Amino acid sequence: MRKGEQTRQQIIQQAATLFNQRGYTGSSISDLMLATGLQKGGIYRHFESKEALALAAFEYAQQQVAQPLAAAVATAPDAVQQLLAVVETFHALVLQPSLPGGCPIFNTIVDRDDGDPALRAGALAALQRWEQLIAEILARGVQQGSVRASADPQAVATVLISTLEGALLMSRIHADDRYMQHAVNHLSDYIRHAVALPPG
Amino acid sequence: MRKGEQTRQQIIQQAATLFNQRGYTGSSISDLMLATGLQKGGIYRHFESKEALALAAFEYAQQQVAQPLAAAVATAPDAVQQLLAVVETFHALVLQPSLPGGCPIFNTIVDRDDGDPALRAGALAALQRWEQLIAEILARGVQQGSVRASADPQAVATVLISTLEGALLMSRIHADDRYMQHAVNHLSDYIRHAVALPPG
Amino acid sequence: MRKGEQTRQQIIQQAATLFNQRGYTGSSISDLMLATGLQKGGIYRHFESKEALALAAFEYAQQQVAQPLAAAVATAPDAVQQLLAVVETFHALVLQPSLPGGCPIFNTIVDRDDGDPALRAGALAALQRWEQLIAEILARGVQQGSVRASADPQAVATVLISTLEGALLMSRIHADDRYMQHAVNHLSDYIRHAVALPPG
Amino acid sequence: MRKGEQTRQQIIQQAATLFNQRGYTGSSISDLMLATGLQKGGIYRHFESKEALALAAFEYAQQQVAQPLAAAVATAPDAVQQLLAVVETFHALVLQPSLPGGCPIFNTIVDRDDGDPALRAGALAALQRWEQLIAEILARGVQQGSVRASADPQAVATVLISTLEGALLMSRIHADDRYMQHAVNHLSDYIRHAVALPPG
DNA sequence: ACTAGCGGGACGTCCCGTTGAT
DNA sequence: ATCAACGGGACGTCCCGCTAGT
Repeated sequence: MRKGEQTRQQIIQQAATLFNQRGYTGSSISDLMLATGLQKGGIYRHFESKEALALAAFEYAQQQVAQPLAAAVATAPDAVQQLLAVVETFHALVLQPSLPGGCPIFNTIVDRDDGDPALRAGALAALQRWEQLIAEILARGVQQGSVRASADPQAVATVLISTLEGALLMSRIHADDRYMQHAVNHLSDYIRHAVALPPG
Repeated sequence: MRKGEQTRQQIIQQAATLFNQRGYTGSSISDLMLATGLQKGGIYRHFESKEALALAAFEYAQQQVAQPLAAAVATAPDAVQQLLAVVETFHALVLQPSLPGGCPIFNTIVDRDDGDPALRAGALAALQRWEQLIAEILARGVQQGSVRASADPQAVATVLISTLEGALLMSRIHADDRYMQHAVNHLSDYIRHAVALPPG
Repeated sequence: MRKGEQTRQQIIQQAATLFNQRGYTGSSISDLMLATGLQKGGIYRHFESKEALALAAFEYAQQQVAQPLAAAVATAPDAVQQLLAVVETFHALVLQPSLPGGCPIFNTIVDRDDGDPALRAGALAALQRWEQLIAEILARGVQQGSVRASADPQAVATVLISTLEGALLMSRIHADDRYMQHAVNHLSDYIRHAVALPPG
Repeated sequence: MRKGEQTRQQIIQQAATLFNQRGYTGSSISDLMLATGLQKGGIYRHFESKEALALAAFEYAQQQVAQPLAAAVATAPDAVQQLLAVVETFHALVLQPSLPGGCPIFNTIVDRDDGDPALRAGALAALQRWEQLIAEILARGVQQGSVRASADPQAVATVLISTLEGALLMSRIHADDRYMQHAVNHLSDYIRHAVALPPG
């Protein structure tokens, strides 16, 4: 890897953390200078604007969540296990975050001072990929006979994602993981009893 | 009511909307000057700082959600109906918001750039009041025999609140109420089958 | 004189001094409170606005100049003596001002932050009265044979007034009366040799 | 020329016009923001205070008068022509002002609200340079035999300057150039008959 | 990549002219 | 006539995102 490319990656990582913790408006280039040890000019050599940097940082941040999720899904043996894996992996990510500050997707959604449609679009796309992941699991599950045919993919995705994300925020403000645990328990029940096809 | 007090209230209302839509950092006093038609002097007479104003605005904003919820609960005949009323009233508030920009409590929680512990404390307190409301409903329900004694108040509160709030955000970014509807349906089922005591 | 009327006159006098020294914008009601020993409310009882007060103060101030001038003219035996009296009286007024701060008419003219057409109109009117005074002296002088018929009243008024006022400003910034003396000497010559009809 | 220096010059020019028309107190930074198209930060980068800006603006403004005067003097062949040039150039400057609002020197002198000794000192210095210019012309004229040895430089300077400035103010309030014309005519006579040495 | 410089615009303080209750 | 309160708008500081010279 070229020297410059390395620097670029370091900037992105620091920026991802910064933006995820303080938001776009709340993070200044000066903060990033401090975090990276670079000067302004050194940063602007790699990104033409703060917005471009934020976009790159978001892409990176979003992968920190999406990749473990996809990996876990790939490993699980069947659809129900895959759904459970999604829930548990998300919980694990929260407990040991590779990226402090919560879920970058929802953080970006709720970053209300927007002004940046590109970022919002990125967040929406990432969310949709997540919904799609769940929908595909369900489709395969129906095909394989492990998931009820009546399960509405959008409904299931909504329940899983919204409960996880809502609980993450509750745990964050309370600084108490129990809220996440309640969500995980609930969703496990939900998956097993309302999504999975009862055996026999 | 004194003239100044009236002005103060108008400022608070406009500020609540502004902050709820753009966040603390994303809202400037200039924006508020525009929204209220006042000049800086007219605003700073009533609030000693932007932070103090944000605090007052949050209190107001949070009541815009808490009050309808409490009112709906007061009206419902029994515990199960009360829980359902919480869910449906929240949905109704989202559909016809008295305060644009989503739920002020979660917006404030997630406003990561803050640096304002007072605001976060306020948000936490408001969230706890909501959790308490649900816990009290459950307690009464258990007493009256309409709610399972095994229902963990914290768990139920987590499921209700996190799902509603998560779905609200999903509906917002998608600009599509269906996500909220899925959440409402799910929670209705949940309340009726997992919280309510089966008759007989 | 009623008590209130007395107070009103005192306010006007203090205001005239203040405005003449610091200008309309440069004088605040607070300054006037200090000068009069009254409270704001006490002042506003007598004048509906700062502008109205300024108008009254200017009328008063302008009379402090116009009256001595008119009196001196009334006393002088003939036109030439009257013109000389105008010059000398003005000089005397500068040396022992009843109103500190220079000539209120020109001060008001040059108070460039205007905003107040009424004040400018008042200043213009006062100036025109002065020009008129000189024109009438000349007319009488021509009639009586002591003034050249060729003397253009507007030209003479311009020379007298502009030189006096210009020299007043020069003396003020230099804090040195000699500039006024030069003007007086020059105008005396001018009156005697260019305006007066040579004897015989 | 550096970018910032260019900006600085533009600010000075706009400020000179503004201050000359409305005075120091009557001109706000907001006005200047509008006139320059810059924001506060852009202005205050170049001047540490409104007062410092006013000083720079006055220096610029005063040169707009002094330079044409000096240039005209440099061109004229002898002392009498030089004095006439001073008078006529001043008149021309009034008719086609490069700087609206009248003579900056006298405007500043009479800006009574000042509170700024530096500005008054600048105005006094500019006035003294003008007096000096006239004194030097006279001295050369005496040497060359075109000017009466009896002509008192201070007296001549007083007559010329005070009449011109007084008439300028009269013309301004009347919005009528005739007052300036009378002054010019008078001063031409004065120069030719009272200052110049009669031929032979 | 460093550094100084640029212009934008936020926040906040102060005081002004004016009003109204007493 | 007093005095507190009101809303306006001035000035000034700070730091931000960005540029340009080296």
